[in-house]
Formats: sequence, structure tokens, C-alpha cells
Amino acid sequence: MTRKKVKLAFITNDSARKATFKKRKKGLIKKVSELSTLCGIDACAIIYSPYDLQPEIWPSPLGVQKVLTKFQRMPELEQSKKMVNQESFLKQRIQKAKDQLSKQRKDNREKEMTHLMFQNLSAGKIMPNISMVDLNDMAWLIDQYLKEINRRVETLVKNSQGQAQLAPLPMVTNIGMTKIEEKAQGSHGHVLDMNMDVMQKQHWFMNLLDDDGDTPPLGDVSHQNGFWPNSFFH
Amino acid sequence: MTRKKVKLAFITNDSARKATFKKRKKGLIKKVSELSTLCGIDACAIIYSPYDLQPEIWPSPLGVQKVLTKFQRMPELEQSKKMVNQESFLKQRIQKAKDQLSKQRKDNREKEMTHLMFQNLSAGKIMPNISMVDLNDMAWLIDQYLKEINRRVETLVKNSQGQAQLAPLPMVTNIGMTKIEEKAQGSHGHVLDMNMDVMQKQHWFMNLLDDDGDTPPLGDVSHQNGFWPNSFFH
DNA sequence: CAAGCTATTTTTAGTAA
DNA sequence: TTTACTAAAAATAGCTT
Repeated sequence: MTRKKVKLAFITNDSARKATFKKRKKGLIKKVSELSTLCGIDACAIIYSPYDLQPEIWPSPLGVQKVLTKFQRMPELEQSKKMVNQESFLKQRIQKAKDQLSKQRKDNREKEMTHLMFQNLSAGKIMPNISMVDLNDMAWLIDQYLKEINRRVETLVKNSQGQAQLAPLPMVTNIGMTKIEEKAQGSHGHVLDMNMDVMQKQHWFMNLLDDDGDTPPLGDVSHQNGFWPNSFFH
Repeated sequence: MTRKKVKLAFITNDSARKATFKKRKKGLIKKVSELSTLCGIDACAIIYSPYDLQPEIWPSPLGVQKVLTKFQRMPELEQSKKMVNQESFLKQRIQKAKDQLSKQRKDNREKEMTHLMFQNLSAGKIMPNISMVDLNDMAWLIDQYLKEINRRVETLVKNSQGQAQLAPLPMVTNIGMTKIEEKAQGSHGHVLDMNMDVMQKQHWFMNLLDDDGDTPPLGDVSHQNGFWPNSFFH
């Protein structure tokens, strides 16, 4: 808090709560990354929120995976797993089976996407008959990669600090496109801004399709099977 | 940090690192719990350290369990974890091709601009029919050159230090124009201040055009295809 | 080492644009 | 609504005990 000392209790005002959440989420991730850097700690963060369908993750999907795997091997946790009663034991078995099914589906989907992505993106343009769902998943995937790239750029920038007044390094936002300051511009053109919201991303993506020339114009799909957040691996 | 601004890098001193870790771990857990309370977020923290056998957890073993179970059900995230290993080689291929394309475009644009620059500036004035986009890119290019010149000046200054109290060398800011202290003056006139923000640069540039006499006055372009930062190498 | 102490830096609540 | 700003609150690096 700042202008006023804050009471540590649930914020009932919706917009105030959202604002606070966004600010603190950012701060928290910064803290995690700093702890990781300063002390050489393996760390990750996964933050779900009612405001974003996709959870915010740090440092990367792979990084999260790595840390979680490590955690799951830990015996202490198993302790707490075992401390649950019989009912939850059964629930666990059911959950485990469900997880296996889910995992299998995911693996299938993964292979499918790999194939699609290679076919499409390596050709330098997007095939005309690819479904919106697939496009969406692919776009999300690319988004994850871009975020990872930006994280690395930032790390590099930080490590080369003290170089005396370097001009601010542009953040990588899309191939061949740079911008000096994230907030210094609108989101027109084909720059894939990390901070674009879902509608913006959709817009950007649709433009990309249109510009491709050989793709028939598509109608508004915003009311179809959700655009970005929730169609990944259903 | 406090008594000194901290460098974001691994702390090599063992005891200092441990002290920092303990302090920051405490702070981090506090932040997590606050976020959870204030915004009604389900959250947990698990912090391993080389200093404790048991990881520090929040809010409780069961609480951690609960959150983790929720996470493990999430299909979309897991997907992205795995996908990376298998696909990183693909990612590399695609990225490499894109980088090459981008580089080629950049090279072309640079040659184009160099040509333009020679045509225009060596004549001592700016051609009237050059486009705003080109003007903008050219200005950016010149800006880069000036920065490079300043870097070299600074290098020279540093190499000749120990000369006992050199007067502060004026920074080169534009041909024939100097200023003693970056912040000791406003940004009016034709001095190209490295620290000018986008709006200021735009203003400066527009003035340059107006003063040229034979260039028709131009309207406000701040809402056109971005002024300085984002129109280079589209 | 651990614990306590500030001078500073960093975060952020509330507000304004 | 989002973004920007700023003053106040909180966190914390380097000391001291």
C-alpha cells in the first residue's frame, strides 16, 4: 500500500481487486526471478487468475516443468499426500487415470501441432484451410516462445548493464520488428505485442491471414469456440 | 537493496548470499500470502534451499497439495511443457529462416537509406518530396550514427584519463552543435538531444523541416504510422 | 552466524489523465 | 478501462552488535 496503509483483507471492490492483482502479480514474478538470479535458486511461478485464461508462468513452460518434476520427487510432499484419508486416496486413483488420459490426448495433440507448425510456418505463410482452432493453438504456442525470447533478452540486457548509458534495447516482439518502448506505441501493424489482450491478438492474427493474399477473408470468430485462451487441447 | 543499489547477478559471497536468501524468502512468502488474501487467489509457495533440508512451504502441506492438484489437471499448460523439447529443433529452424529474411530486409533498407541520405543531406537540405516514413528512418539512422560517435568520444576520454581534472568534454549532439551538460538545457532549437523522448524528437525534426524553407508545412503526424520508434524496417 | 538497525531502494494504493 | 504518476509503505543491503 502507499497512499494509505492497506488492511490485509479481501478487496471487495472488483476493479480495485483486479488492479491490485495485476500490480502484485507483476511484483511477485519480479521477486521470484530476482531470488532465482541472486541466490542461484531453481524457481518457478504459476499464477492463475480470474482475469486471464492462461496462467502466467515463469520462467518458461520448460522451467516450470523442471522445477515441478523436482518437487514431485520430494518425499516430504508424498508425506502430505499420504496423510490424506481413504476417500482422497480413491480420488487420487481416479485423478491419476484421468491424468493419464489427458496426457495421452495431449501427446497426440502435440504431434499434430508439430506437424502443422512445420508445414505452415516454415513455408513462410499460413495454409488457407487450417482451422481456427489449430491456428489459435499455434499462435498461443508462438506466443510462449516469444515471451521466452524476451525473458532472455532482458537477462542479457541486465547482465550487460553498467555499460554507461546504452540506449534501451528494443524488446523482441516479432521477427524483424522492434519497438523501443512497449508502451510508446499503439498496437497497429503486425507487431505481436506481448501485452495485447485477446481481442487484439485475434485482430492481429486475422490481419496476418488477410495479408497473406491467398487466404479467403474470414468472418468474426470471436463468438466461436473461444479465440485464444481456452481452445488449447480440449 | 538499500545501502546500495544491487546488481542483479549471482551473489558470489557465500554468507552474503545466504543472508539475502533468507531475507528475500521471507519477503516472498509474505507477498504470496498477501496476494492470496487480498485478491482471493489460491496460491502456494514451495521454496527449496541449500540451507534447509525441508523446503519452506506455504500455506501448509495440504494447501500446497490442493493447489498443485489443480495445476496438474490443467491440460493446456502441461502440453506446452513437453512440446518444447521435441520441438526446439523445429523452432530453431523456423527462427533461423526468419532471422535471415529479416536480416536481408534490413540490409536492403539500410542501403536504400544510405543512398537517400547521401542524396539529401550532402546537398545541405532535405528534398521536398521525400516521404515521412523515409524521413523518419533516415533520422533514426542519423541518430544511431551520432550515438556511435559519442561512444567513441567517451572511449577516447576514458583512455586519456588520469590527466588530472579534464574539463568535462562536450557531447557531440549534432554537426557543429554542442552542449556542455545534457540536462542543463531544454530541448529547443536544433540540438539533437540523445535523451529526447519520441515527442521531442518529432518536434525537433518538424522544426528542421520547417526551417528548410522549401518544404511544405506538415500536419501532426503523431497519429500516423508511428514517428520514430516503430517505422524502421517494416 | 544471527539479530537488529537504518539509509535507500523498491513496491504499490490511490488518483488523475 | 487502461496507463501514468506519485507519495507513502514496505523491503532490504550493508553495517553493527
